[in-house]
Amino acid sequence: MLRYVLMGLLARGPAHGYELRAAVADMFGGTWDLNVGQVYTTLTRLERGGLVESERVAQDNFPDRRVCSLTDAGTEALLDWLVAPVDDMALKQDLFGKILLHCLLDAGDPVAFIRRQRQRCLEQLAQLSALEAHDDTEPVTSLLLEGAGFHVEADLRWLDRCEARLGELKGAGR
Amino acid sequence: MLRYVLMGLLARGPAHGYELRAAVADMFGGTWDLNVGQVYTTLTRLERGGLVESERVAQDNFPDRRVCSLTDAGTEALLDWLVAPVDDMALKQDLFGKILLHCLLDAGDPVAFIRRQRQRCLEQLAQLSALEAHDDTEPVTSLLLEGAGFHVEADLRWLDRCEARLGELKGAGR
DNA sequence: CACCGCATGTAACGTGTTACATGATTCA
DNA sequence: TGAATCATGTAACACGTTACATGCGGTG
Repeated sequence: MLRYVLMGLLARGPAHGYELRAAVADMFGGTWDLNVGQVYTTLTRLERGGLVESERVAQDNFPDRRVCSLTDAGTEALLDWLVAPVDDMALKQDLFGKILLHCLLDAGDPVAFIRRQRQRCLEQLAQLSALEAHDDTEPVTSLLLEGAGFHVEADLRWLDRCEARLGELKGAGR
Repeated sequence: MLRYVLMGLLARGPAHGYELRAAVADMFGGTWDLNVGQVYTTLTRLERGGLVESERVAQDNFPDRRVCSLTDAGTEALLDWLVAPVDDMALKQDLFGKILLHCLLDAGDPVAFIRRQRQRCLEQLAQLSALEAHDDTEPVTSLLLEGAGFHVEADLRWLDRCEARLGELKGAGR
């Protein structure tokens, strides 16, 4: 994923790692806590694969920059990725796994877990609203936050279903 | 994630890799296409970490089995994981990234992408219904499928918003 | 005979992620 | 003086994922 985000940002023009990190933070409204080191590792790997090339640029009073740009192969790979619809229902999410195991194991207290998780979801919604309320939130970013909100709401509705279902199962003698 | 699923299954009693693979497939209603090899690699890694221990058991007419069981440390790690609410709004999903880049870049055709993706989502919903209709679907699994459905529906609603928003942005002179 | 099911595993690679090291400048 | 910003990078590990190798037994 990060590969493509970086390639996408480079498609707007050459940039160096430090700059890209800021661009990513910006694009994701600060919700992606990205370690700078990871940008460099990813960039290096992309360069190794011939998707990105770089050039050192000296500066006065500041360290050299390594300015990266997309190669033709990189552009092609990016467009291929962009065009292809996402085909992954994300069934391997932690939340799913946790609930399933809670049900299968009867270890711990499933209902208590659901309550805690619901609480967390509400906090997440509040967090998202707070982020959206910032003045400097670009329209694209607010779109993202909205999408995240939809997912959290889906989780909330699902948690309700889970709790109801647990009741049914227990009621049915199990 | 797989670590914990395997540990969870082992919490029900000792088992060997091949068996665990089937149990995972069962638990996820066949939606997790898990390579057997991965089970063994994960199991090995768990053993290295002292969370799982194994014992070879000979069989007539069949290869030896390596029967694994959870250690005390493993049980503890599992419970810790199970109890903790999930705190990850999954903003790094491919779908989000793709839409954001489509908007930022004006490369390709965002609207066409949205249409394709919507189509794919509808297919996914159909797939989920089909799985849910199976006779041998356990209640827990159908719960999972329902959850996945909620997420896909959230995606669909979000795609609508994205398309509308794109219209607004273009209309406003961009 | 060919294939499937049973059952194990390893080598290899891709990606995420962090902790750490370096060194200059600017500002309080 | 100490901290923050600018800017680079590496070593190391965890995890996902696949392709491949092995070998027996039963079924068509």
